Amino acid sequence: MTTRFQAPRGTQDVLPDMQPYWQAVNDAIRVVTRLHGFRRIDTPAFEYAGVFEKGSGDTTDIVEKEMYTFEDRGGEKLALTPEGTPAICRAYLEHGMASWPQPVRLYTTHQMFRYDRPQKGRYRQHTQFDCEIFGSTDPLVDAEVIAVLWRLYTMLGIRNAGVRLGSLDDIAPRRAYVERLKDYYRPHLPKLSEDSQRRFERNPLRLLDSKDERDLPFKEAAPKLVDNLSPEARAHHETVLGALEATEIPVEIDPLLVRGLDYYNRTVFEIVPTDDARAQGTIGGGGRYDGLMEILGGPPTPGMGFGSGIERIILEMQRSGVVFENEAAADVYIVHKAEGAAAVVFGLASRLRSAGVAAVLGESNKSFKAQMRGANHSGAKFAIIIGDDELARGAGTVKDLTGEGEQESVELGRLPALLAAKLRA
RNA sequence: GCGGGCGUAGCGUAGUGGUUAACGCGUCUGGUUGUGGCCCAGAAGAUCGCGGGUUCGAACCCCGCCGCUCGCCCCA
Repeated sequence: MTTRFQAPRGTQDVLPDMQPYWQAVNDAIRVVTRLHGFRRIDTPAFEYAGVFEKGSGDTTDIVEKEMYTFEDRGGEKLALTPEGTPAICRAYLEHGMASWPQPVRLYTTHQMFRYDRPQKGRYRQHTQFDCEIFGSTDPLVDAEVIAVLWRLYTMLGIRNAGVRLGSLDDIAPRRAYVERLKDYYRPHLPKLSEDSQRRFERNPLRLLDSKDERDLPFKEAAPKLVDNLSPEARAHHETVLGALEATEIPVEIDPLLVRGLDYYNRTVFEIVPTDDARAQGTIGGGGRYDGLMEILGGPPTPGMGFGSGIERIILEMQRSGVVFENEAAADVYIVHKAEGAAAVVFGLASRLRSAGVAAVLGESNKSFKAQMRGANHSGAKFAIIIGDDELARGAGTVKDLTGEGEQESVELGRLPALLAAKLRA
């Protein structure tokens, strides 16, 4: 016997009972993005691998160990999208959006693929809601992007979350800072944890993020990025903070906030649960990436955006106690058992649907009782019963399933209009 | 990629070396002639994640693999 197939590791099916959550998220995304003047863009499920190797940075974990890359039959090196921002930037350049009215506000929801070790809230295929604003260096744009995400979460009933805000300075002053940081750490290198020794080479900013006890003493005295911001970046940071503080959004400065992607400068942020310390807690995060377009071969074009995992949004909704009633499968369930009724009931069902009534047919090889059970399970408000008697009269028996089950006989031709009216009531 | 926990019908669980693996929910079918929800009865559904080993005998012990999960790395 063959082994039964399972969904591939790190992937999951979204079953009907979960769909109301997805529906709610997608609906809210449409509303929120409209309120902020964003327009939708969709990019392909895969891109030339170079888009991410260059865009995300070829020493990032995403590119080094998580990308699904493959060669197609023509020998092109492609990658399933691991991250939305570089793909959207590629589209911006490819379609000459620099000649659109600036700034350009775009959003999307997109499948992301990363070869990670799965955990709750971390999957190899997940869906991300992305917003990007191109063409503006205004710090209010940074604040707005954060506000979009916050508004979405609030609309969806997510409670107990907060914004963590940081700044990574501009690229050049940050490089200078990183050198100073490395100078500070270099003599202590052998005493650091293995992870931090790797960080020293790959991503020194992460040294300040270590939870390892061996690293803690050195963190204390290390030079902090926030204390060394360039005047321009500091002013920018303070304007963003001030703007957010003018709203109800709870903001907390996180001087150690580091994001794993190379392209960020100045503003970075995350929105995290405030009542749950789980490792995969970040619901959404992003930042400013003024240098990314140039990395991808375009003209200097500032950008600011975020990604937020819809699977994680839904987990937070559930933790916040958001529940949905299961929606009825139909308005009307047609119970039928009569010689020669097939064409009549099929035609009736069609006319009901044309009248906007969701209709499901019972199976004629089942008993009335079995079909009535089906009607009950469907959640339909009415059953239409068609047996030999009704067929002879050219009528259907309408049974109200919401109350005691009162029945009335109605001429076939009048059924669609009558039921449409009853359902509207 | 590294370390810990777990894996019994669709779901939730019981059973921890010895006859036909149990219970609840769910599903299906009945409870007289054409009728739901409650109740009652019956049925279907599990090679006890997969493979190997120990043993007279394994769901129960050992090993490997797969999957889930928690933590690390990192991220949404």
